[in-house]
Amino acid sequence: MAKFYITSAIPYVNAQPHIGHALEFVQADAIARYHQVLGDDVLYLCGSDENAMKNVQAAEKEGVPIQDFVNKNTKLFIALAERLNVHFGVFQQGSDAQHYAASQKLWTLCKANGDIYKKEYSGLYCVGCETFYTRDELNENGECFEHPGRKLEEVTEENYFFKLSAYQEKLTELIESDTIAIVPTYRKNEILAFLKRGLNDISISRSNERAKNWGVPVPDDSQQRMYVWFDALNIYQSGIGFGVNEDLYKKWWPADVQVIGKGIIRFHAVYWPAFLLSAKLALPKKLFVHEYITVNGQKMSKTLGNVIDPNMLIEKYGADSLRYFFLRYISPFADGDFSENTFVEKYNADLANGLGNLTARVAKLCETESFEQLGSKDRSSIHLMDVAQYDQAMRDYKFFDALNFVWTKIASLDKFIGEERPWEMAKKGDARLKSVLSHAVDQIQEIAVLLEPFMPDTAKRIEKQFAGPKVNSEKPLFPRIQ
RNA sequence: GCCAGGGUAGCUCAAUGGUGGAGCACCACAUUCAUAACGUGGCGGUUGUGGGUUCGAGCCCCACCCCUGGUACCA
Repeated sequence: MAKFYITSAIPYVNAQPHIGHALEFVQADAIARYHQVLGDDVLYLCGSDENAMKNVQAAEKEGVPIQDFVNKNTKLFIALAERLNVHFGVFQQGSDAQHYAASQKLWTLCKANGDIYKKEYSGLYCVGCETFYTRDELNENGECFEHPGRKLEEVTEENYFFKLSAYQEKLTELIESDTIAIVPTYRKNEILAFLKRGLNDISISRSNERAKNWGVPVPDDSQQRMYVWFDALNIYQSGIGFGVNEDLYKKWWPADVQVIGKGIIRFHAVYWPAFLLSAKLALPKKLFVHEYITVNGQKMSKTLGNVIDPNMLIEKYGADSLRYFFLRYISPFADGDFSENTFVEKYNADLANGLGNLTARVAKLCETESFEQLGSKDRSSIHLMDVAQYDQAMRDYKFFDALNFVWTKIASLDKFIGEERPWEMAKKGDARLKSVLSHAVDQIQEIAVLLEPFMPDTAKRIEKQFAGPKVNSEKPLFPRIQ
């Protein structure tokens, strides 16, 4: 049994999860569940980046201790995943002791390799925000947007730096050769172009003062804390026991695929493998970069007030419906739009009229005719199906193609029933009735297995209903929405 | 500005240089086992704009317009 270790990005928990987080969770979960169906030993890890200054600032605003603040928000992310039927094998918080130990180990290894050194860093510091800004993050007057009218100070601080520049060639080679595969190709090209322009060393620490004593302490220097990306990326390792439980770590690392949004590709495709190379650790095999979701054609933003709470959608329409819409109609390879109108339209067309109606249709026919299915299919029968197209789609993360394949099966079964007219066979006592129903039940069982990665609850319900020998009619899976 | 991806039916997307397709929505017909569901047919496009190459361009070349992302020591 092959192991399969998948991660999704570590969100900042300075605010509630939105629909974009839900999308990424669902994509990663579908991949994880697909590998489960294939029989792999699967682990899906997610975690929370809790050491960022944004968390500290948000906590101060609410007047809550930082740890309480991140704990509260982290729970919201975990709760959302649960409601989405997304199964995290591990959820690693960035503020816990295991993560601290693991990150200090990573630091020590990089330092031993000679890649960490001290250097003076000076930048524009906003006293109001208590953070550094670069020129292009400021308004036309060179002031930050939060505190217009207040001049920024040129502050100099001694920090630790990582020799990212030393890894330019090696990274180019690894990415070009797909040793670290980046999907899709245009993202790979983007990173190669970035590498070509040359790498500078990066700051990986800040003073306790500036960090407000929050974050992972730098080993052997009580005055500095790690700067977020260095430790945040390491959540992928700390959650599986790096530096703490070596057997567990050896079992899972390296990641087979890391799922991220396009906005953080550089950290994952350049910084992260560089840290690992420095520490002489194995590299992730693949990076799957998805695009973003817009709402009614507009970018999500608090100012526009169009942030959609996925919890509301789940409550209203069910988790599997939302998972279905995300995976079939939001392409991972292009920005996709979410609107509740379209969602309801697809729900009715595909789930109520398609999948839901078909299962009700066949179940009722079986019930009325007291049909008994002999030799029920089990999960292993998926290997006997003609699903090459589906498999290829899943390997390419083309969830929409895989679902198209399933819905083609649904349509052809509907057509088959319409042509055979089993309800007439029953009246005439036609002996072919049994074989027609048997075929229909077989097909529905196959469809259920194919749906497991996408709609786990629904798949289970269908599998149970059609397990046989007797098949009974049940409540509609997806009641039509008027 | 520069780099990359995209612009095809009302919507979401397909189309090795060879008669521009599918699903949804809409309309009609047929049907009744099923959630007013299913099936059949129809409506629907100067492929962002203007040039060029070619026997032939959605696809290749040039120019321009629009959308998205990146342009780093920033989460």
